[in-house]
Amino acid sequence: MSTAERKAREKEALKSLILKGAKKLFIEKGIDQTTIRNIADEIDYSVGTVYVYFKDKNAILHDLHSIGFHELGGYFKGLFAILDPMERLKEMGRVYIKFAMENQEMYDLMFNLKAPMEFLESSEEGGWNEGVETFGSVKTTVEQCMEKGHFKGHLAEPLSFMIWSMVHGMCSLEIRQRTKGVKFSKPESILFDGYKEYVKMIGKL
Amino acid sequence: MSTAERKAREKEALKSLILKGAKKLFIEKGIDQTTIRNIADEIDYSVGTVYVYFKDKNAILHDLHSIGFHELGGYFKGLFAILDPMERLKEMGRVYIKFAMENQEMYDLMFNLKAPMEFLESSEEGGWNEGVETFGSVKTTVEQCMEKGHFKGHLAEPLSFMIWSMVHGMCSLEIRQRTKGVKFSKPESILFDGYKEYVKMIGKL
DNA sequence: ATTATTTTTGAACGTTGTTCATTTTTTGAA
DNA sequence: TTCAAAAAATGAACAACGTTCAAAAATAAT
Repeated sequence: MSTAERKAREKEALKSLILKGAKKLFIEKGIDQTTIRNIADEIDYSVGTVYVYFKDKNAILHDLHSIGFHELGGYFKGLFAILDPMERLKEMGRVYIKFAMENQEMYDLMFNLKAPMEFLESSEEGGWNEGVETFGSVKTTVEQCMEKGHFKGHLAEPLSFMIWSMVHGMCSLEIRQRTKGVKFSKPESILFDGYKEYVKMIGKL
Repeated sequence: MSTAERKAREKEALKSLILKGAKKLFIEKGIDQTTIRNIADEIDYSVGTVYVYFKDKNAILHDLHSIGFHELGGYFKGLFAILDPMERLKEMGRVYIKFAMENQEMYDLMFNLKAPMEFLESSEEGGWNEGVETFGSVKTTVEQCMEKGHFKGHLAEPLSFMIWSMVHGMCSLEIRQRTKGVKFSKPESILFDGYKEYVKMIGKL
């Protein structure tokens, strides 16, 4: 291997190390309680070094948001082995909620925080590919449901958006503490009870 | 009137002035681009004065979040003049979305930002009364729908939560720029098209 | 008029994201 | 091995933030 190649690999390795440290701290103490100095300390490098590898904090948040989508992809893997699109749509909701609950800070980064979108605006990347792809898998499944005779009278794209909204809405309210506020009869299982309603709902459409 | 009474009134007036200035700046340039110094400048007082009237920034954000709920109440006023609960539920969704789109920063404060909930935790207030009350009006309407024979097989509370989640989800995705990312066929009307699906959906339940 | 109380002030503190001249390390030809 | 050039890492310094508090100014009470 050439020296240049090795250097390039080392650069990538350090970039990954920074992201790994950042993710660890994000999960441990929350995203807005984590500073660049914290991240630098965590991996035994100086603040300056972090800025050699990332333009600014938004760049770190964006890269981590992409990693989040990759992890969501892991949860979604196997979903298309379910051939019945209706069953797949139900399972997709369950898995989405599971991901959100098991990765709350990452979910927040992916779907709530402004930083990753601000990064996109200030860069020449095409667009929000991660979001496009994820929404695409919902939309495809909805279209297959319609081909099988479900969702009569509905339009695939806006309906897919509403299904996404419904599941995202409950995860978002939970993560942003709005469910704790509203005193539910069974607060400990409101997400699961909500999911059961979701299953009934799409079954009726 | 006594001097004490007048002073108490003046204190309230200045508190309102601070909130008014804060709200203006929030709407003009966004919540996280607004600093305490900005607010103080806006109303021609010093930073120190702001801290005499508010414990910290969270306290301002919480009070403004309460004002937001009062404004949402204005949008909701008249909703219970619609006697048919099904029609009322549909209209409730429309009005909720209208409020969210016309008051994006306030909506963000009410349902997305952590600050108002953090303030609640660090104070001895009972709970999130604003949220409880708003959710209550959805739940009441859903229960009335069920009394009229709709939503068979559903549970009122989790179903209400899902309906709230659905409408909140779309507003939240829009406000947090996640709809711009996903390239919809008709991006300019995705919220309205989504609302039409919402109407169809609850009509089928 | 004088004193006591209340209200307002803004300099100062610790922390944040960010920059960049300087130092340290690594490289490859002599 | 030696050493100048290139690359990588550093951390002091900056501006701006939320927050505090001793001092000053304004008002009320005697």
